[in-house]
Amino acid sequence: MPPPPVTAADRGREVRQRLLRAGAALIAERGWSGVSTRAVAERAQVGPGLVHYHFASLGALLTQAALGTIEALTQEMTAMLAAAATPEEALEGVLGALDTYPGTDPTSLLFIETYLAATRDEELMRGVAAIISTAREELAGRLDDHGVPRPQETAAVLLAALDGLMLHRTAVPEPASGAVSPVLRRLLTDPGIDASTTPRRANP
Amino acid sequence: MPPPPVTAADRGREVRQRLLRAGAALIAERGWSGVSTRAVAERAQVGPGLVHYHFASLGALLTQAALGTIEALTQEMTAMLAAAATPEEALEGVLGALDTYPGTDPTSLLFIETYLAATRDEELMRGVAAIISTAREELAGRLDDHGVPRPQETAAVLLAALDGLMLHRTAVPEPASGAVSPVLRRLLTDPGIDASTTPRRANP
DNA sequence: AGACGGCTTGGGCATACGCCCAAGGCGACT
DNA sequence: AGTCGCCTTGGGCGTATGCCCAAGCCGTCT
Repeated sequence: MPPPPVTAADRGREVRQRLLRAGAALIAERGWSGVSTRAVAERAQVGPGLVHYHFASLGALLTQAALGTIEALTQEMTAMLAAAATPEEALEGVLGALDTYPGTDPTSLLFIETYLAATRDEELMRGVAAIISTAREELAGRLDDHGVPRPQETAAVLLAALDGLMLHRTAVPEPASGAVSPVLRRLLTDPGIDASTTPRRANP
Repeated sequence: MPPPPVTAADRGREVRQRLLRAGAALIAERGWSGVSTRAVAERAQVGPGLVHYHFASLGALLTQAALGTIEALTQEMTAMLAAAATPEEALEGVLGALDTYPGTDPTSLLFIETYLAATRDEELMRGVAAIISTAREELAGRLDDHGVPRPQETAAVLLAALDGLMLHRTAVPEPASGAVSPVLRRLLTDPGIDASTTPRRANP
């Protein structure tokens, strides 16, 4: 067999990945604007000058690190939705995740930091919008399969509640831990009296 | 009548208020860690050294500015809830606010920036937790008047959805603007089949 | 009128930052 | 074996920051 040739470019790519992981971890720990080039290099165990060899700027590194992390997680969620045998099972997965989400884990903080940073960075904004829109479309499709009315708006509210709960759990403890999913599940039941505005589904 | 004596201490308090307002505005514009002492002083139209005369540190100024703004707004909300003639009217006000919330206004960004900064500042965390807990209790009380089941959890979800929608609207446009309140209103209707966990209200 | 005290100013110090650069290392091709 | 090219290093420059401080201003009280 051919011995695996570890070229310099290979090692370079590996170092590049270490830098991205270090950047993502530091965004969660210290906040987007609390990350410095030297801190990233130190955590990745490389020299301080390497950051600007692999990336045009610190902002470019953070953008790639954050978008990569967010995209991987949303794809994980949509894959879970697609793998579920029934729509009900898929939705149970989403609602169950809401109960177990700690809110103070690094991933949640990375999400929120990135949302906020995107407010002041147009390129980052486009990346975030694309990822979230895709996830929302996927979820809305599943909700429609389930027969939930207004799937688009319901998906938006569900995802917003997810991120909002992340945000709140960083500061305020839940009144009763693990008890929000029964509340949100009510969003998915058809009350049959939803005639306040123009309905998308015909009511026979 | 006695002429209003404008003492030096009065002018000092007025400047102090200007500094707090400038700090709050800059938190929303540039982010919590993007605010500098010189920027605050410039916006408040005072000398650069005045910040550390009125406040022990820049962090102390930002903490007071953010908590003051948040507390004023939540008190405004609870006052609106208390002033409503009927519980239904109060809830309509909350839900209507959801539809009109732009999400990109300075106040929304200030909220989210403060949540996030509180993650890394214990004193700020205590202040935020106290304010949000009070608002949630108030809202839960109104929900209970309305007969909504699980008022505590529902209030938590409503407030989380509010903040989450703020967060999302900064990045992703709503699929159909002004259409989330019918979805959330479904949270407040009793489906009557909520027997998945132990209910707080007896079901006769 | 003179002294006092709180308010305000602008500059200065030490530090940390982003980005750049000359020099070295090390494996892959001719 | 020699040359080349990519990767890596540590230091340096200019800038901005938080906090401090000596000096000045201006009403108030004795």
